[in-house]
Amino acid sequence: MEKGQRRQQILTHARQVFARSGYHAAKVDDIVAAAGVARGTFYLYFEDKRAIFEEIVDRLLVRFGMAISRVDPKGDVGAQVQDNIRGIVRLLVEERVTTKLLLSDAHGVDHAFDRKIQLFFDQVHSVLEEALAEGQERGIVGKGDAHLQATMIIGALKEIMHEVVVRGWDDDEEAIVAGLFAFLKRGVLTGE
Amino acid sequence: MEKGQRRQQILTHARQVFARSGYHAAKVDDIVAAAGVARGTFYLYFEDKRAIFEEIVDRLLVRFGMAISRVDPKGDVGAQVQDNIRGIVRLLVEERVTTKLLLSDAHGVDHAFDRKIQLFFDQVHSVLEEALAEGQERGIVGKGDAHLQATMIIGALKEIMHEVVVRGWDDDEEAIVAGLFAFLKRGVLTGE
DNA sequence: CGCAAAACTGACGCGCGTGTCAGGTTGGGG
DNA sequence: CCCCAACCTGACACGCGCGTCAGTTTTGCG
Repeated sequence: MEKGQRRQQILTHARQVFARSGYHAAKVDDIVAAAGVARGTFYLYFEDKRAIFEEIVDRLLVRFGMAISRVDPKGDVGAQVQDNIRGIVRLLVEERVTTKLLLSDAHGVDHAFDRKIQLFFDQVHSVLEEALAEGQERGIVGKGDAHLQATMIIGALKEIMHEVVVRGWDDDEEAIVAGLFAFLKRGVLTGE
Repeated sequence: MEKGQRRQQILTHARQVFARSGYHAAKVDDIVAAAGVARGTFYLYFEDKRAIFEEIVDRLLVRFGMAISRVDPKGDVGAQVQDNIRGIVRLLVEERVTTKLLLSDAHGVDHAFDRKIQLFFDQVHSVLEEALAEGQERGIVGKGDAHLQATMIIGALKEIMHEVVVRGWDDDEEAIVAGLFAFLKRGVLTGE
């Protein structure tokens, strides 16, 4: 078997094992058993358990990063926001197994790892906050603490992702997009 | 020293150790060192590491459960919602260390433990969803998938809690309450 | 003060998962 | 067909953290 293939094979099975058992409960023995290789082979391709987990999560972070694009306030803001939401939800459904790892297991691996995840969401947060602040100046976004707004939006998104990943829920990608967008636009309670 | 006191002493220090290192990185040795008792003493009061962690989290779950009260649609809905939010934020600030455990470390302890946490949030979710559905019938709540709405609200709340707990942020309890409430009421984007 | 019960101690043994490495297998080029 | 290099194997030794328990100290009661 070719070298890259073997590596990929181990990665793929590791992903499933991690998703099933969680990071801590997953043993290297489980991964190699799933992949059908010997213990030693694993260590020919990866430093250790942590390294392979990190690689899996890193790849996903990059993809999520690419799914998010800045909103140009000169164009149709609503459509762009919706596109962003759609892109994220698409990726999430496509990569649900890995997304579960990101949302449920990536915490508590390591202090360094925690910081990395934190950093990623911080970046997303600041992009969003900036966009909101700019939107406020232009009157597109309601007044209020942009930082708090960004936090809540990210939280709502995370929670939906979590639900999609843990329950069934992929059935209606477009409904999720619409629901999220409606929430952004009008909140929940109707005017006084 | 009296029996209940010693137990409490170990609990308190365990809480801090867990909060500092996370569940998995925290060793029983760290807890006993922090509490200033011998290893054996720990096992006189608690079954094992998992048991003490569970007790800490359980207590908090009960308190959060009590902080949430059903909204009576006949009264002033806005005020009641605000009161609920305020109660949750208060508790969160008061118990920030333990809340961090709930939000960051409670995942990945155990399959059984995961289910417990999940169950708690499911209950909160269904109370909220019911309230939203009823609100929709009365025209107090905007139309839309109540389940999705509940998910997003809980997500927003969780994320704020997480921020409060990880960063500084306690400085302005009332601002958080106001921001959250505004988000519920009007969302973020202004009308078309 | 004396003594028993209750509380505490910490060295120890055990089990588990890790990472290694000496030896085996495979495959492709000569 | 043979040989060597690349690749794979899995038994093993090691370290870590856990839970125990025989022995020590403290408490409080007669």
